[in-house]
Amino acid sequence: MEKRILRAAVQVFARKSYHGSSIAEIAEEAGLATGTIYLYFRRKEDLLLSLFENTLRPYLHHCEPLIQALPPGLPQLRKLVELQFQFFEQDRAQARVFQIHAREVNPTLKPSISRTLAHYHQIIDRVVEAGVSSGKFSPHIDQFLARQLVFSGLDSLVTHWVLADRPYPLSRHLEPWCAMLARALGAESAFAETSPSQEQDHVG
Amino acid sequence: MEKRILRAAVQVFARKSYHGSSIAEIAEEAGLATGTIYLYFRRKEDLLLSLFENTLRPYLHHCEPLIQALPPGLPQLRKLVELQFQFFEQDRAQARVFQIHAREVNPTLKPSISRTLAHYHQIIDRVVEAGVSSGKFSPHIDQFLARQLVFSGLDSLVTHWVLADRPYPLSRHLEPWCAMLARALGAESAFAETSPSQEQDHVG
Amino acid sequence: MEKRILRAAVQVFARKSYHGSSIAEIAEEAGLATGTIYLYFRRKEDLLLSLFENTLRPYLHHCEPLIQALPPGLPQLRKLVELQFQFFEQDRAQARVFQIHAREVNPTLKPSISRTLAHYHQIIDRVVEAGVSSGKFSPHIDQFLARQLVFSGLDSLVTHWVLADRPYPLSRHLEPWCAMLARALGAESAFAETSPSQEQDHVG
Amino acid sequence: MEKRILRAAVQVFARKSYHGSSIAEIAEEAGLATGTIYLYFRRKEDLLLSLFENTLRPYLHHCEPLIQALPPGLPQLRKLVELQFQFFEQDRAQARVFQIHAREVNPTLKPSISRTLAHYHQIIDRVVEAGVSSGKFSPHIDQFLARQLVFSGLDSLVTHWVLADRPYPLSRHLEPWCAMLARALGAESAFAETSPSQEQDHVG
DNA sequence: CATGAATGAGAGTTCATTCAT
DNA sequence: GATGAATGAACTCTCATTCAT
Repeated sequence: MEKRILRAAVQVFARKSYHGSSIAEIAEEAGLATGTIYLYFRRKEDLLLSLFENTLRPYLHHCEPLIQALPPGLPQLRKLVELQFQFFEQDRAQARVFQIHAREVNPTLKPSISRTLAHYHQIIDRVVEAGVSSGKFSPHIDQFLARQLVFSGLDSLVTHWVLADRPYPLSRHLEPWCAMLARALGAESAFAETSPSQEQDHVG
Repeated sequence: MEKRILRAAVQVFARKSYHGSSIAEIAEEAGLATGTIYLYFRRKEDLLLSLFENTLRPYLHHCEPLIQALPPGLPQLRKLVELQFQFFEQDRAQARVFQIHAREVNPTLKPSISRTLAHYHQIIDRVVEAGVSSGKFSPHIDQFLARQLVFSGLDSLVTHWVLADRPYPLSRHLEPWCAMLARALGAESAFAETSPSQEQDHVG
Repeated sequence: MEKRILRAAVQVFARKSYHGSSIAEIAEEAGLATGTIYLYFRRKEDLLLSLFENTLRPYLHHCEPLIQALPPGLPQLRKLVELQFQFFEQDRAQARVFQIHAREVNPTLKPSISRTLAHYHQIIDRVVEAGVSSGKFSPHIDQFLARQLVFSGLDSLVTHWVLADRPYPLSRHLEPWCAMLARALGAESAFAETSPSQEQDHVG
Repeated sequence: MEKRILRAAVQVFARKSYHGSSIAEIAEEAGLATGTIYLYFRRKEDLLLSLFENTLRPYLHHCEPLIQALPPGLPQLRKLVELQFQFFEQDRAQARVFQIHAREVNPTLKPSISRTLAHYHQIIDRVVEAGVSSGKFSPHIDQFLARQLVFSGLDSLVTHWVLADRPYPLSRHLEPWCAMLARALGAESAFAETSPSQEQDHVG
């Protein structure tokens, strides 16, 4: 039931934004009565919060081992990007909510969201650390800056895709984007490593 | 008078978010009566729009020549980052509004905001293009991806700073961040070029 | 519930005029919360419109056959006047609203009111036409002028009664008024029919 | 100056109704500042009141002798109607205000309007009385009803004309309307007296 | 469990009116 | 006299939330 309500909420938020949506609309979308929403969620804000708890958090738990299973460096990085692209691509409405409308929310509930975010940061951090320890990435890179770069870059690509008039395959960006990130992180011969078909080695 | 109202709006928006603020609060912050706000701004939304028009746009016009005046490649890139850091650092409340609360806004007024954003994108594009033409950046980089990387990275650094409990000097990140960007863009010996004081050359 | 709200609206409009009344007052008169009004009426204007739709229109439908059932000429005319007197006399507050305050209303909703009015005009027209066809009224009278005379005369009598400090029986005017109208319409021997004493035997 | 303001008020009220107009609009129409209106009129309502005092009252004083100068009965009645048609026809915007928008006004200021109205009623009464005394009208007619008939009929004709999409000459109605009124008032051979071209005698 | 009518606080906005210039 | 910026009360309307059924 919670799932059903959250699915409805995602649809409505995606269409009309968080502040532009009313509980009544979400109830209607879910085929329920207004009051029923309140049997499962104490406040409107909780709908957003639960999206993070119920959707993003499981996704992150699902990601972690898949990434760790690969060799450090570019392979892990590529998996990270690939998984995120897949996750958002599978539900554009949900992606809209995460990328756009979850940000409308009162700062008071940011902490709850932050917890999930922190987990994501952790995953990125591990990829970076593993890359550095294994000598694949430069030892001089700043942990914090690397994380911001990886996270915000992905974030902005997804946001761009979500706002595009006509959806396009996010995966189109996978290889060149990973190559750029890898170079930023000081991966040796990042150009060589990536897509031979598209990019020639030219670094030297 | 408009300035006075906008300054008040920035303070209130920064504290309580756009949707969490009322015109009455903004008026009080400005030391005016509620109705007075409406002598200068037709709707609440116009307050946000005007921030973009009156603050961000002039800033962009101010930036452009300063950047263009420098040699292409890292110098231009560094100036771009430096100016943005300075711009936001000078008014943290305003930065909060731009980075957090301006995103709460009704999609109907996105177009107006987009225009300003497009200008910013253009500035980044020119820096990248000039770097590529002059051989400082790799000719294989994707224009669009490069722009997203530069833009979103800056964006996220500023957002992080804005949300930090205790402000810290953004400029602390200037050199290492530019180095990372430069490498991502395929700058030759990016490590060498950058800050000998902070980073040693080690790429090879 | 709608009835309850409309009854309250009539009372308040009658006391303080349409523009002088607030939704809050109407809600209080109805013993409801402000917001409840909006569950049944989308806008304040709709209260007035509904009065026409729900009160005047049914009344007209009720009138029509009663009038048509009588012989043409004075009997039909008298019935028309009598019914209208009765209709308004039964609720003076409602009469006030129809006669005085419904006219305060935004021209944009005039069309809706006009429809009801047009129906009333039609009823009058039929009485006049029937009177003419049957030879009871003069064939030379102008259809439009006759209608205006009948309608506006009734209207003004009701308005006068509604504004009077102390209500008096409208029916007092029934016979002499009908006699005047009949003469205006060229009814033969209208004088003979009416009031030497006040109302005596009258042809047949 | 008062005239100038009142002229502007008439234009604006006619366009947007009393409650739909703001003092600022009237000031703009008059080419004055908002505050200036208040040098000449204490409250918005006074604009409407003054229209009655400054326009309708002088008109009535002007009418009275012109009517009295004629022989009693139909000639006076015809003059009364003719003058009213002329008065309204000369300024349709003003007519709109008198016929439509002056009625939007708070009942509290009705008394002031009533005084002017009472004068008008008096003029009608004298025409009727003179007609009766001189034997032109029936001695059985009710003074009050006769006044209502004459007044409301004129009122409705003017209102109809004022609301018409395309103005037409009100004078078109002069003769047939007077004939109808005369018959209503019991004028002998009212049909014969009136417009031979349009109406034949047939009453007997 | 589910409903949905009812609530009522609170928002944005308008505008008659004032008054320092 | 004339101005028009400033005021602030008052209004309509929305909607998260409750609770009797």
